[in-house]
Amino acid sequence: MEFIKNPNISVDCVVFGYDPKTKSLNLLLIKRYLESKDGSEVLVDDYVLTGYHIYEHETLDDSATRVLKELTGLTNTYKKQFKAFGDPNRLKNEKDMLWIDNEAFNFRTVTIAYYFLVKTEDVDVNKNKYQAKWFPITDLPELGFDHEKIILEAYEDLKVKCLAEPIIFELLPDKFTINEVQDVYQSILNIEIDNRNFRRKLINKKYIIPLDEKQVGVSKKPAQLYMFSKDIYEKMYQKNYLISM
Amino acid sequence: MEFIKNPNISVDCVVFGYDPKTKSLNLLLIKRYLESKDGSEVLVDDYVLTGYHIYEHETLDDSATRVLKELTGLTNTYKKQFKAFGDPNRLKNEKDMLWIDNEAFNFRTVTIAYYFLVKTEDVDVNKNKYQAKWFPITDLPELGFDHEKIILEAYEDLKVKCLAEPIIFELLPDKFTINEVQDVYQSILNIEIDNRNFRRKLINKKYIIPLDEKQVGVSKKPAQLYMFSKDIYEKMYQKNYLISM
DNA sequence: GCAAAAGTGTTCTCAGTACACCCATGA
DNA sequence: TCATGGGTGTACTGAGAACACTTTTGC
Repeated sequence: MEFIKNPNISVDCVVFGYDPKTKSLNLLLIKRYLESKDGSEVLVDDYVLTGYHIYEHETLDDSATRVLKELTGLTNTYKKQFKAFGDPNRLKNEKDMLWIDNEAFNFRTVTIAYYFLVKTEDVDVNKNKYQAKWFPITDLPELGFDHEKIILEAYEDLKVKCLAEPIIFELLPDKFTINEVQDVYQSILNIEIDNRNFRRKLINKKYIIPLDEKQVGVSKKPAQLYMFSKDIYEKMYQKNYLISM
Repeated sequence: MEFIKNPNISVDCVVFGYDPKTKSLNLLLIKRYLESKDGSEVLVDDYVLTGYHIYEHETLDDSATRVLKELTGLTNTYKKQFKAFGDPNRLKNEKDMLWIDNEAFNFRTVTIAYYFLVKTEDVDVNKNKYQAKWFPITDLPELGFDHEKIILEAYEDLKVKCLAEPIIFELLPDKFTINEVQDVYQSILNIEIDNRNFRRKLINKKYIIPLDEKQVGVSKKPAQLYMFSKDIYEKMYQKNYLISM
């Protein structure tokens, strides 16, 4: 198999994770750092999404999967292609030009952007060569290329999507409490939810299954643990045609 | 301005129209026809979406707009970029190879697919050089490339989108009756809707404005005409956070 | 016993749904 | 006067939203 890069087309991956401790929706970003040749000056020092050019033999989905695996080691994660970005000037601000010059990928590049939902606990940020780091979506660092725009659009899509489909469980451990689920919704949507109503609603879903287990190691009343059954969700799923425009 | 084509990247346009007379959701497709050199054999005879390679100075949106204008003359239409298609083998079945050979665009091509909603009455199919023709979505002709797949995904996206946003009015004349709106929903979603409930719901929307006009030239009770006010919709629009997963 | 978070019930309101007949018009 | 499609009203049901206190546990 030849690995021929296509210089015009890349994938970029917006990796969402959720930290139950800080109750924060986070993004996994990699550092971009460049000094001048004589080492006297820092030319570029910011963060970007992970991404790479596609190979000629790969589908777009495979490219995105490869890029995510390269960064995190993960393969079976929720993945969504949400938009292509192709402004001819998208990589043309000063720092980006310096960086591209350095990296020698000097073509107009259209990028197919994906977002991923991963369980934070599954990613060991110290174990990779990219100096990857989690950042709260509410407190992002300086971003290179057009990646801030890409992130914001991914986030908007995620907000809509998580209201319509039970993808939120992709961000949580397999066993979770009701209140943890509520916290994720609140973090993503930046809203407050009534706990009593939320509990009732969630517990009544057939695909939310109570386990014979409670939290351990907490210094308070340990909460009931639940799991999400994708099987049951898919079996009972039926399209509804409620016009809510 | 130089018009340099990018050989790796194209846009394809799924053009939806609605015919109130046949109550049919239609697609605008262009003919693909190729004979062998000696004229003894028809090598390719099917239909495809309109599309073209992007120019190096254009944004993706501009490319799609250009392609639609080229085909229909229209510029101010509803447009949505809904997905990129990039399977390395997407243009590699027998007929497509013959065609591509003929047309000399012989590279792997990723296409950024858009769909458009147009008012059928605004398009004069006879007035263009592409032998464009409307086809009911329920009765499509043989399609080239991977365009059937693209069409089906556009259609799925449209079905979801038209439930959440009032884009359906893009398919109707500026003045319409309630029953026409109901017919469009029924055609797109392939469902039956109760007329009384639908009327009440629609008439109660503030952005549906009754006009001092009735249908003319109909051989029955002429119906009340309404218009859609995008302004009012946008002013009153507020996100709701109903979790309906 | 106290701090901290888990867990629990009721009432109201509104939107969706089911359902069948009369009306206005042009021919 | 008749054929055609336009237009109307009511009762039921279920889901969402508002709202505050008790319980369980570890320390």
